[in-house]
Formats: sequence, structure tokens, C-alpha cells
Amino acid sequence: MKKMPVDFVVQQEVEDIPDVSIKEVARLAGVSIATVSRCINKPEKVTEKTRLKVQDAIYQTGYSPNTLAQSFRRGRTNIVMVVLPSVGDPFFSAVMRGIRVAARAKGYSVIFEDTQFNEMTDDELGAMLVSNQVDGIILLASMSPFSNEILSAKSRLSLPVVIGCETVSPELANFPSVHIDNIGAAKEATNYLISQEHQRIAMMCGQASSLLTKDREFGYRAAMKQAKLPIEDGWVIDGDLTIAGARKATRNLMNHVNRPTAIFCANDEMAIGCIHEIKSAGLQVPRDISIVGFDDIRYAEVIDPPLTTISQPADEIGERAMYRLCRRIDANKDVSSGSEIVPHKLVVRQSVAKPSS
Amino acid sequence: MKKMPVDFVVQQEVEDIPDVSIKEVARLAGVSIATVSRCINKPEKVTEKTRLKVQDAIYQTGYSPNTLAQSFRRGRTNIVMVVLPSVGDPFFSAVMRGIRVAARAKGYSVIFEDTQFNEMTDDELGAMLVSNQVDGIILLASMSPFSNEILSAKSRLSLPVVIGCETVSPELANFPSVHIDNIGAAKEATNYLISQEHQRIAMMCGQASSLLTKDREFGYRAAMKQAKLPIEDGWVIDGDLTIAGARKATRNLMNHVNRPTAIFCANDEMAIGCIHEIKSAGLQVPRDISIVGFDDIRYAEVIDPPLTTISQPADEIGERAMYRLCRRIDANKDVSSGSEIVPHKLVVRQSVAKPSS
DNA sequence: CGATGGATTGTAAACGTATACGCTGAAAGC
DNA sequence: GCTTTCAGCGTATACGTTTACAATCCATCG
Repeated sequence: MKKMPVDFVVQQEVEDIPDVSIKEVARLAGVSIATVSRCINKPEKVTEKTRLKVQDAIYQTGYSPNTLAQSFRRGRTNIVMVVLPSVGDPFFSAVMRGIRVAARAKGYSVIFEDTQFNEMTDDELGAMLVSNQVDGIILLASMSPFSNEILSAKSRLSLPVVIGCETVSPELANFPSVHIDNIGAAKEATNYLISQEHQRIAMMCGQASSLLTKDREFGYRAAMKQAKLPIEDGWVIDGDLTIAGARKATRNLMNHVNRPTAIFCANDEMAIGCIHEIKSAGLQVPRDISIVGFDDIRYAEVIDPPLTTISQPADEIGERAMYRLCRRIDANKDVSSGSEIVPHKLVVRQSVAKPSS
Repeated sequence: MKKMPVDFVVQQEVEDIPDVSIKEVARLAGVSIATVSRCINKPEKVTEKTRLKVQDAIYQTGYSPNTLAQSFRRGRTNIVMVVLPSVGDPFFSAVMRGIRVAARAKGYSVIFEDTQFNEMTDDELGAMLVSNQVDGIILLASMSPFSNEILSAKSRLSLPVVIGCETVSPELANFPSVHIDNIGAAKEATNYLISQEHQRIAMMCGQASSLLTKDREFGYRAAMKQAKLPIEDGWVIDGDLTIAGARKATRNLMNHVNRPTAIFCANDEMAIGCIHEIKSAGLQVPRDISIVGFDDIRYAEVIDPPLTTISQPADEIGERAMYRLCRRIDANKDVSSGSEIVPHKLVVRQSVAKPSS
């Protein structure tokens, strides 16, 4: 950046962005601060002439409004928070991407809080709800029954919340939410295995507390029952929703006295763990054991064998949840409660075959 | 929630969290608002007795400080922003995890902005730097040369920034940053291939603008030169850092008149794409083409074949970057600029073999 | 007992913005 | 030319907190 003769120097030096407030702009433009504020927020309320003066002054000073003061004054931060189990899970990061797209379009920033597959502690949730650091919350992570209580009690008067991906517990049934038909999808997956002549079908879930997979388990059980197939003790197993957890669970499943010929995994992450563990044990997928996943993360099709799974429109879920939240924030009224169901799809690849035995 | 006889009703009803401010608490405790504020922020400055009174009042009213007002007054939001190419990339989400851990420990929230592997626009960066919505920035994403200019000019007076993962361009050399020795690591990876008797080694990079992979390319070239191996036109190819991009690039590489026997990929995501594309073409990894990745994301070892790659301590990078940023924020001085190098490691799995031809 | 001083508390200003309200002036209607 | 009207603008206040400074209190000491 070259030094220039002083008469050529523009007022707007990049260097000095000190503490220029609306007051300085007003002074320079020879108007009141109210007018400056109006120029920025309601330009139609101000004469062309003054607007130009003010714009000029803004440019000269390099003024930009103090976001903190604005937030404070308006009682709005234009930040939303999303609570999710893990940023690392490709499914959730896809949902996040959708959220971001919508958020950006609507002028929101997004804070996130990952619970690392644990429940969010009630304190945290409570603190979140009451501190007005955010304008709304998208809940992608499971909550303890107690938080539900907090939520339904407090949020009546406080923060807008929309629930994504999760099944909601009965108390929250009338919360706005967007998700696929988890029960139906799980049934579909299970039925597909049944249609491939499997009879000994196990299911790998999340932690017992995980609402996320409760419905999927429910759908699985329903399909099995409908087909009059038994579910042996130990076939419904906790894989922790992670690769590592799944590997451990898979070992148990493979050692089961009545080894299943197929495993339905509540997410792809676990399905990948399953496959890897099975292969490590010297068996083959799908020849020896068939696998069905859930989510259709982008690794599902590059894994070996490519994974048959339930595809969820993750981006869309995120986007819709965000837009819905926006509507809630804008109209302070309780508009449109209840679930919004987005479509899922069974995508058949090569991790399922008819059982050999 | 049942109605109860009025004499049993506790003051602290969950229902009414209306607008109780510090004033209300002060009134109830019979002290001034200054004292209430002190009780919260500097309890040692206040008598045991009054502190108890105030605590009681706080409990009674269910008061919690208005974060917005605090932020406004203090000029601090306790929010940091991290700019990264993509939340979806497991490597970056691992870095994020590290950042979150440190942030949580230090009482910060984190906003993120993903550039979808594009450069952040200068406007966005500028806006970010000037709006005081965040206390500091961790840059994980590449910037255009012009943003560098903005950055070095503005940040002198404004926001603390630390750079993670990326190589920094010369102008920013004295910015605090934490990353591995990218050049060294890339050399190591390339040398490993050379030690396995490969001579025709290609490299898949990010977009030309991507600083992220510049150093890796540099290391690769250096190693090739040192071994006196030629780099044919078309061997250094843009794989976009994504699976899809890598697949396309791999097709080009396989059709190359002088087909490489090994490909060094600047990240694992691309390596996975490579492997998948090669297998789709009916060839085998590593028999026909060897692959080395970069990052050691958690899918690297479950892919088939398990991927030989450079392991980066992603969590640690995130944590350190965050702690460093905190130090910068707290001490407003320019403490400790310059790079902080964390160790990397070549982890050998099964995606490399000696070339058959 | 009065003075001194340190600890504790209260008073009041400030942070930067948005906006209700009132004032001014000009255009429009008579 | 007078009144009416209303757009355009300024004045002043409020938002909830923190904090410099002043005021008060109490204990200790001379």
C-alpha cells in the first residue's frame, strides 16, 4: 500500500477502522443519528438527497453497524443453534449443509453444539433456552425424557424450536419437526431382507436412550412380527452408532449361537463397521452375511461391497427445518406445528444376497 | 402442571420466565443493581451476607443475565468463528471436534462458515472481520490472494485470527498458525512410493487456488526431483478434493498415454474416489495402481483395500488452534506469532504394492 | 473518642442502536 | 391566503449490563 500525497488520500483508509459509530456518520453527514439509522434500515423513509449524503458519510468513515448493539437493541441475534450428535457423521454434516444453505439465504449464522452421541445435559439445554444468544434451535440430537419436560414447559414462552430427524416423544408430538417416516423405512428395509429369503435378521441400534433409532427398531420389530419371524435374544444389539461400536457388536453377533444371516443397521456408519468386521473375520458380505444400512451417506456407494441402504434427503431435511424455524422466529405465533414428513427411498446396491444356508 | 393452593406455590414457577432483569433481582434483594452484577462477576468483592441475599433473589426470580446486553457492554460475544472448506469432510469435522472441545473448556460457542471448497468471498471475509459478532476467527479454508491483503491490513486492528491446516502465503507468514509439515509429509509419502519401486507417480491435488494442497504438491515435486523421476504432463491433476472430482480425474489418469503406476492423493476423500474408480474400471488396487492418501480419516482403514496415508492429528490441530486463539483474544497483544508444527505420520496399510509392470 | 482507612455498597454514566413522539415545512385543498 | 395533511427529520429515551467514582460503613488505631 503506497503512501500518497495527502491531497489524494481518500478518507477511507483501510488502516483505521477504529470505533466509528453511527454518531460519527451523523456528524459528518450533518443529520441526526436517527436519520442515519433510518437510511440503513428503512431507506424508503428518507429523502433521496439525505440518503446520498448519509451513504457518502458511511463510505467516508467506513462505518458498519455494531452488530452487538443491534442485537441488543432488537433482541435478535440472527444466530440459530443446532444441537446434533456429531459433526463427524456424514449424515448429520449433510443435514448441516442444508441448514447452512437456508441459513445463509435468510441471513442467519449457525452455532452448533455436538453432544458426541450423548444426551445433551439438561443444564446445557436449560441454559441455552434462557440465554438469548440465539433466536432459535434445531434439535437433531436426542434428549433425555427430562429435557423434554424442560423443553415443553419453557419453550412455550421462550425460544422457537424445531426438531429434525428424530422421532419425538409423545410430550413433544406437537412440536414442529421434519423427518422421514422412520418406522416405515425400517419396515421397508427389513421386508427387503425378508423378500431375499432371510429369516434370521438382526438389528443394530444406537444406545438404548437414543430416540434416533427407536422408531427404526420399532419398524424392524413390526416387519419381523408381520412375517412371523422370531427375534432371538441378543439379535437387537447396541452398536453405538459408530464404526468402532459396530465392530464390537458385530463380533457378538457372529458368535451368537444362532447367527443371523442378515443385519439391519440403524445407520451407515455402523453398517460400514459391520462389513469391515465381517471381512476381518474372513467371511464375506453379502455371501455369508447380508447388510442393510440407513442414511445413504456418500461413502455408502464406495464401500466394498456397495451398501444397500435407506436414503434420506439429508440436505432437504436441514433446509426445511431451517426454513421452518425461520417462520417460527418471524411470526412469533405458533404456526404450523406437527411433523413434516420427507420422502425416503430404499436404494439397492450389493450388500444383500440370498442366504446360502 | 397442577394448580396448587397459593400458599404452596413456589416463587420459581417454570412458566414465568418473562423479562426479569437485574433490576428486579436488585429490588427483591434490597440492593443496587451494581451489587447484583458484582455478585455474579466478582463474588469476592461482596459480603457473604449480601451475596446470599442476592443469590436467593436470583433463585426466586429465575433470573439469568441477558447475554446480549452482556456482549454489548463487554464488547465480547464469547463466540468464535471457524471458516472451513466443508463440514462434510471427515478430516475437517475432526478438526472441528478438537476446536469444540477447547471452546467448550474455555466457554466459547463456535459459529462455522463452510465455503464448500470455494474460496471465501472477500466481501464475506471483510464483513466478518468488521462486524463484531465474533471474538476471533480460525481459518481452515483457503483464501484468495486478495483476502490475504484484506486480512493482513485489517486484522492488525481488528479480530484475532489463527490459521489452521493451511500453508500460509508469504504475506501471512507471521500469522499464528498450527499445522503439520505438509511439504515434509508429502515428500515422505512420495518417497515411500519410490521406495516401493514406483517410477510413474501421479499426484491429485485440490483446485489450483487451493493453498491447502500447494505445499503437498511442492513436497511431491521435490521428492520426484530428488529421485530424478520425471513428472509427465497431466500427471498433476485437480481432483477437487471430493470423491466425485477424484473419480473424474482418475479416469483421465487411467487414460493417460503414460499411465502412472501410483497416485498420491492430497486427501483421503480423493483417494477413496480413486480407488473406487479404479475398481469400477476392472482394475485392482494396489496390484494395478497403488494409492496413497492424506489425512487418515476414519474411513481410511475400512475402505478396501485399507488406505496407506499420512495421518494428521486433526483433533489436536483443532484444539491447539483454539487455545491459541483464546490466548490471542485474552492478551490483546500479539503473542506468539508464527507456525506451530504438529507431528504427522505415514501409516502403511495395503493400498500400495510394487508395480507389476 | 475521634480520626483514618479499607472494605462494601450505591449512583450514575456509558456502550450503540432503534424508535415513539413531536416538530417543521411544504404541498394540497379550500 | 388560510388550513390541513403528511412526509421527513430531530429529540430523547430505552434496552440490560458493567464499572468508575462517590458515598457509606465499620473496625482499628492513635
